[in-house]
Amino acid sequence: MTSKQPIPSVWTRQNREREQPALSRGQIVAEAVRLLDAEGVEALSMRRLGARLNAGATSLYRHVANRDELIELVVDEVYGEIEVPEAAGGEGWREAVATCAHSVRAMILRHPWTASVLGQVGLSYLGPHVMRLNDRMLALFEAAGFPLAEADQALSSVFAYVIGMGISEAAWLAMVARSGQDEQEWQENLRPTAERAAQPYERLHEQFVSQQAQHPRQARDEKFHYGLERLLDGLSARLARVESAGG
Amino acid sequence: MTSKQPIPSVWTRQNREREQPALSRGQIVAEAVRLLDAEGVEALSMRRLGARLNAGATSLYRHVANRDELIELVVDEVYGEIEVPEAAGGEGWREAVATCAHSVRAMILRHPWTASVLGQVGLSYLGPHVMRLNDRMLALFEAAGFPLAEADQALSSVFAYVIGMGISEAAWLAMVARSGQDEQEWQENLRPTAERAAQPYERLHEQFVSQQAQHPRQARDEKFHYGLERLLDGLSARLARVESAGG
DNA sequence: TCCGGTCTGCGCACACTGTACGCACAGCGG
DNA sequence: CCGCTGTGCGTACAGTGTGCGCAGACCGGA
Repeated sequence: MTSKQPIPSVWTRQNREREQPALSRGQIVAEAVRLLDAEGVEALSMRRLGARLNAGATSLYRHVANRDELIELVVDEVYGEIEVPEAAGGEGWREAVATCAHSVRAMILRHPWTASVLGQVGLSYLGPHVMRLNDRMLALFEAAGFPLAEADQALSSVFAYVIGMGISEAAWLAMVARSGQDEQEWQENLRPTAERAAQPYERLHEQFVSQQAQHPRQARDEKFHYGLERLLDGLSARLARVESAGG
Repeated sequence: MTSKQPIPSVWTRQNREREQPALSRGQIVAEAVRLLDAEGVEALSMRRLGARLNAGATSLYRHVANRDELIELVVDEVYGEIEVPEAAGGEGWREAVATCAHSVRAMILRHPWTASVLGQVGLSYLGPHVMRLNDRMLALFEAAGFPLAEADQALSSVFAYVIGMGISEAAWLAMVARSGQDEQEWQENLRPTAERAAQPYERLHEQFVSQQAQHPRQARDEKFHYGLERLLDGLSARLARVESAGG
């Protein structure tokens, strides 16, 4: 009992130097990303995050308005990892866009929790990293020959595709991670259940079975690549039409 | 105090007939959807849901393993609202896929909370409604002339695009809803902030400004349509190549 | 008519969450 | 030396998911 309440005397008060160089917004966000990467989104609580920074939960609120704001910051932070090649005129645009798309996907797979969080954060596009990313992508499409307004639509289409695919992959990978197993092991364990569920549907069942032959990771890669190529084909065809019409 | 603890006597115990026809899984899921539609995802708690059903929170656990399972059920439920046209051979496939894509988007906009929830639910594709949807879409692509394995890739691409776009729209709409304003009012209120944030980026700023002229809803519709058409163009071109090669 | 068993709802309790509030202390300019 | 401002934290509160075990409802058989 006596140990519970600190004795209010100057002598009992230890003059604790802060060995951590104090708290800062950047530090908090960085540690949050590390926590999310390590333990997933359900493990991110203000108390746990505080503990990791040798701080109390409520201390964080000096640097971050609330949990939602922290999440916005964290999202913008990982958006900063995405690389966009410099805008190069001519035919280079397609490869550049593809590079960027793969970079976004790689980011999502590095931080699978983004998937569960992207839908919750409104206005993510106002973050500085997101704005920078959008601006550079816009430049890419403009340099390719798209008018500005259409460049915006093209950009959104590519991101929508990449994020949609990324979310589905990330949800799968999060589940694999929770199982503690290898991706392939997990798929094999799931096999009887999935096959039974697909039983009523002939085509679906056949597709399930034939897909088992492939390594799941390779299947994911190919699927992502396939759709991206189709979308780029469509954009490319459209560009040809716009340019021949415009002059 | 005495009113707090019930007196353990036969006489005090009221013989309450259940006017609600008891609890059932379907009822719980349906009410959860209604609650989510009305108050958003953060309002879904077991206690609130129970209260809406004239039941205690823990009663729900007789019919649903836990909250995560409830969410899986809810997601599959709304997937059931999506309509897929019957597979028709020939050129009809493109229109049919587009119809289905628009139907998915409409569902997401009807239930914007799906966006925040889709990333959290692994294995959503094992739900009966999802399986049915996938099977019918697979049929559509196969009838169009895609080999089964490629039909699966095509289907995933379209869904990825639609879901990615839908999530971004839903996040925006959820924010609008929280503001209690009209979509257009909200956009105008946001305008100074957004413009200031875009200031450092010339192209982005120009794009922001010129987009303000349009009604936001119309802009969203056009954006969705644009990307979908590009993707379908790409798939269509690919189909022509496959068919001319295969025979 | 009664009996036993199974199914369903619920009160309670526990550990945990986000966060408002206000105190205690550090570092500062005067 | 005094105050002021900025930072960390202890406490507290309302609310969360959910495990546990009791109580009553219902049902097939004697």
